Amino acid sequence: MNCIVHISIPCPLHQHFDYVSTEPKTTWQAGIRVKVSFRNKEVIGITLGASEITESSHIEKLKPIIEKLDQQPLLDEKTIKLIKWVSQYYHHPLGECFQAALPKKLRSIEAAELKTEKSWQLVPSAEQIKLGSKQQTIVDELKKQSRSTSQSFLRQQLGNITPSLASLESKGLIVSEEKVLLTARPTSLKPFCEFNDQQQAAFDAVKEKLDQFQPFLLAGITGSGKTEVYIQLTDQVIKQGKQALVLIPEIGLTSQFVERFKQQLDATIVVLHSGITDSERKQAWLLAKRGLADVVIGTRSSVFTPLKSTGLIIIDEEHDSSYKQQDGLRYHARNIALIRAQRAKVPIILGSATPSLESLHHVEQQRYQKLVLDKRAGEASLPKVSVIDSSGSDVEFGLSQRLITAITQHLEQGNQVLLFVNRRGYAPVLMCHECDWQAKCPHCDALMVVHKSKNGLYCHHCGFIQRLPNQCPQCQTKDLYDYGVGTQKIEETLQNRFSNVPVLRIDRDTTQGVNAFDQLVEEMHKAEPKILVGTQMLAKGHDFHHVTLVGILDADQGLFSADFRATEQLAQLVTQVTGRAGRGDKKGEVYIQSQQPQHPFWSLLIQQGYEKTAQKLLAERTDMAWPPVGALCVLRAESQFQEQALKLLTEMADLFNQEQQTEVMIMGPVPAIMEKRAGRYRAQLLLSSHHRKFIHPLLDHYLPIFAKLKLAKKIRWSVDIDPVDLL
DNA sequence: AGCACGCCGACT
DNA sequence: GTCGGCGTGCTC
Repeated sequence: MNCIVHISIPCPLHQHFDYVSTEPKTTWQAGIRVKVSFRNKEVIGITLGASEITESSHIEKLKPIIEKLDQQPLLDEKTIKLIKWVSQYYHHPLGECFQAALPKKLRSIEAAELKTEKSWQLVPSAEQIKLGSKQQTIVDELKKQSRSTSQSFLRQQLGNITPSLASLESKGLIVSEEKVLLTARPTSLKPFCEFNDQQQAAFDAVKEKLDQFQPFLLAGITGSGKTEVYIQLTDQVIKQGKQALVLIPEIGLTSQFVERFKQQLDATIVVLHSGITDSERKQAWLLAKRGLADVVIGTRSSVFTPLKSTGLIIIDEEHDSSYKQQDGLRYHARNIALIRAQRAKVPIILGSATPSLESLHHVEQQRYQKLVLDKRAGEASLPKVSVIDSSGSDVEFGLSQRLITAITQHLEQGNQVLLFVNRRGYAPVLMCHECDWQAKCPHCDALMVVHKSKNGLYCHHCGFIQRLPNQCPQCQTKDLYDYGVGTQKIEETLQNRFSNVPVLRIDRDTTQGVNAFDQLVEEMHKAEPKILVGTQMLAKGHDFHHVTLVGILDADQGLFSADFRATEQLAQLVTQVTGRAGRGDKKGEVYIQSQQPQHPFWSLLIQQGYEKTAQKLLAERTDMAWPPVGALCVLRAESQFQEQALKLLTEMADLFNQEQQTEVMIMGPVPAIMEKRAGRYRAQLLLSSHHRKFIHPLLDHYLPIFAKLKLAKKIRWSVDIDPVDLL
């Protein structure tokens, strides 16, 4: 009973491939992993379905399937359907979409089996006999447990007990079984703290719609108790026997958030983020798929995790740009999560203190229901925000006198200070006094950054490193000086100035070690005066309770950036940071240093707040038909040769323009803002339309034609649907 | 994407 | 006479 099996192969082609099988068609459901030969190499593919052999099928061309790796489909129908949708929407090859959706360990021939552990329980009918003390403690411990208890837990509690267990087993007092390895449950739960009115209202609104699709925007300021609402709703879902999927941004420390779920829910919670091993990821994925995990908490790629019975989807910090993958399959997890919720007919909560313009737009369009939490727990008041003119002469090493005075005061009061600097390193420019030479990266259109502690020049775009020269390579004089400030220089300046106060620095350079980040955060939890200097990575999700002063040193970059989302992101950053200053009884202060303190953006944001600012930005986007009102797509190309990328995109633009395009504007091609990066010249072609429905058919028609272009086969190019930045 | 096949220059 | 350049085309 031979048949033809349709298989998706991980390769960049927009098609599937057919193989023959000796098994009947009915055994080939979709979602089974198979080992097949593909251009004489063994690869793992995923079945899409099977059909009978007909006369028209070119069976002589088909190879046999080498091995069937799953007896039951690894991916269920819903997940396959979702991945097919992703492939179509993002115009990305299906085989590569499957790769993105599977944990690494399940992309290989490894069996899709859950890890088990040995567990012990008492034999109820066994008679009491006199036992040695060790054996008696084991029996006593097992008496305390209602279910069977894992050997690793017993060992953790009682030390080396393997021989005693064997002895007890031979006496017929205890028996063992292999149980699926689950994540630990809490031994005691933290009590539920009462909701305030707003939390209760938000909770009730979602609870009422737990059996239908409804997106909610949970607009809750920092400290308003969003997480508590998530947890109690998740609890409701678990009580219905369903699972919750919780997405979180990619940040150094997810543990604060995860711990709160673990401490308050008597549930099996699995976590998927960059810090876990491949084996743990596989186990978590399988537990979710089998319905053995009640809650899945994870970063972007977790949006693909199959669930047995979806009850609720939550996206925390929904405005965060780490939900958008920036290479390969350029998907947006928020977008995919919405599709999942819609198909599963469950509510989805998008939570943020600074909602994206996308979500605010959907609220305006009445597609999302908005829930507001604007009261801070403990009645803490919001900090006072001031903009300082940093264009004057009283600025030394990037710090204005007013800010230094404020730092001094806050430290004297025994409080902590948090300073944001946009740049890592010591100084972003190294120049020669004599000949105006500047240190540039040979591979990028960028300046090399001085890292004084490493005695080197670093390129932050490609990672190129050079020794710090002690004379000018151009005119050989020794009159080199650095210009501008980075986190290292601020750290050094502050340490000199406040020599009796510890200065900590948090950026990519100081958080390399395994626990480095956690240790620095730990340090800040001690209630002693301290200064913390860091990049944006500090702004996300960390609560430093003793910080009363926050300074933003170079906020202007967001005001004059070429990117259309820069102002939105600046407003989000400033608002998020503002939420970090002052908690409890201590009132906070925020100082923003700007070369343009009179810019209307500042007065709008500070006096009217984030939402009013967002509304104004949204109105500007509406006028321009930019997202979220209109839709964008970017075609990018990069090549070692300057002309090539631009030439390919020009060919593509010409093909578009052979026909009159009425609904889609073809803009460009233009070189990228930083044209050369890591030795490659980059260019982009922008498609813009007032509605996304016009872009997709255009791409469906033209992309296969583009793929046939000679140049397209030689140089790297990609499609980015709904780009988050145009840089 | 890779990797083979294929058709023209500089070498033992 | 051969080794190897990377242009072209295919992958069930």
